[in-house]
Amino acid sequence: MPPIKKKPAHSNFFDDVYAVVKLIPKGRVTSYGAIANFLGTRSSARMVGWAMHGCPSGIPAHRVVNSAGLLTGKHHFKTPSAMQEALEKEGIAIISDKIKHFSEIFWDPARELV
DNA sequence: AACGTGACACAGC
DNA sequence: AGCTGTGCCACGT
Repeated sequence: MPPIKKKPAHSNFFDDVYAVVKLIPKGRVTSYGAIANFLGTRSSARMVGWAMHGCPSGIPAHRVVNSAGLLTGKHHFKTPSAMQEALEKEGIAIISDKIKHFSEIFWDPARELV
């Protein structure tokens, strides 16, 4: 059998993060804190960002921004502009790395995903 | 084994 | 109304 990469139990947290991010509807965005809150680790919003650090393919990490709607993680993409480009492609307006109408397109997993 | 770092968030000034 | 400081948890060196 193929070498299954063993993941420590606490890595389950990362997996949950990826699952939630994958569930983000197109044209919507969420914040690290919202995901952390949904997972019950509101205090560990940083961990969410760390989880995205190893974001596997298929994870729309560009839909995840900080609570201010700022594209803080754009520097971690292939190109600094990749994040903004992807968001604009989904119909999200961005000005100065900041999402416009953030509160309107904000997608809270704890509220809408139930 | 310990210290420093990091894609955040909130309270205080 | 914007900036600074602190808390938080996991990972790398």
